[in-house]
Amino acid sequence: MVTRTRFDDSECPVARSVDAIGDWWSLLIVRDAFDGSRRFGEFQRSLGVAKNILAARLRTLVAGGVLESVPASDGSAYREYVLTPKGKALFPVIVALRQWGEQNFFAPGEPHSQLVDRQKGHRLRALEVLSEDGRRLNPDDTTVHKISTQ
Amino acid sequence: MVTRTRFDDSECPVARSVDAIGDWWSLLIVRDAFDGSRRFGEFQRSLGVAKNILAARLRTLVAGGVLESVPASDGSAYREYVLTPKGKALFPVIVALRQWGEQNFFAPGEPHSQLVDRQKGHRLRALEVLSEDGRRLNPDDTTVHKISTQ
DNA sequence: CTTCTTGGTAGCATGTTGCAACCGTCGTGA
DNA sequence: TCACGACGGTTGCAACATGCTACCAAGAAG
Repeated sequence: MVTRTRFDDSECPVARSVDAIGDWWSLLIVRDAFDGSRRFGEFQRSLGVAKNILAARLRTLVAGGVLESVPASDGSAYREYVLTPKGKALFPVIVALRQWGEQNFFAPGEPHSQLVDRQKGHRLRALEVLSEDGRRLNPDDTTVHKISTQ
Repeated sequence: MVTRTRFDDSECPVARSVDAIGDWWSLLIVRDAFDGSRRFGEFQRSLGVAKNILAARLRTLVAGGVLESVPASDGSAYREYVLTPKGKALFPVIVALRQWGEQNFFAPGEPHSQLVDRQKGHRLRALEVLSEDGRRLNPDDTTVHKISTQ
């Protein structure tokens, strides 16, 4: 984990997000949560991560309000980890990473898992960064105002 | 750093992306690159990261094709690190993280750096995940097909 | 020529990760 | 109701990665 107090640039929302998620394992946990995983064992089998690491990450994610620990939905006495609204708001982040991976790390036609529209079974549209009035923006079309009072 | 060979679920584009970026420092380096940083010293001052770590991350990012090491644009003999097209394609990822951070980790009115449309100076529109036919999709409206031949 | 800046590397203390072993609770079949 | 396996962890330890400081070589400035 990145040492937390090193971020003196913490007025940057990207840095705070990165800090809140914690590490890459946590992001893959969130991905699996979007994918339907709920139980400790499900995450563990899916990720192959050591149990102590997984336990620590789940604690961090719960403490950070990304996941919530709730009684199991199947009536058993075990607990489940589900996304909070804040966690669900990470959806565009996961989708963006997925699309970047698809476009850059797979040969044409190479099989990979795919996120589809449940209703029609189609692929998703590529994410677009838009201006307030709807123009499509490239990185060069934007600039960062260092500090702003919202 | 997450042990690389642990990803037996590497058919997932999210996992490959995560693996390619390497760690959180690398993502903040990329953020700074979008923000205009080009020189070793610029990244170092901005991030406050140890120089050996920064040097290692820059090597990794160059090796991964996210950054490119080019002769300095100001005519000096030093090198600069600039985003490749693949690196620029991370733009939606950074924007998504930024928007998530803005919405979840700042009190209303709390000052923070802000990404704006260079032409008009306006804030950006929130990213939306859309279906192929343009419907707005929430996490629950999508599902993952485990393997697909594109 | 000297001094500062840039862009690193080397060594070492510390923190984090991964692995394996262990353990209490829960569920379930007999 | 009892045994046995699955679930959901915790603990201890070895290995590795990180961060800090010191150091250094080459380039720029004067």
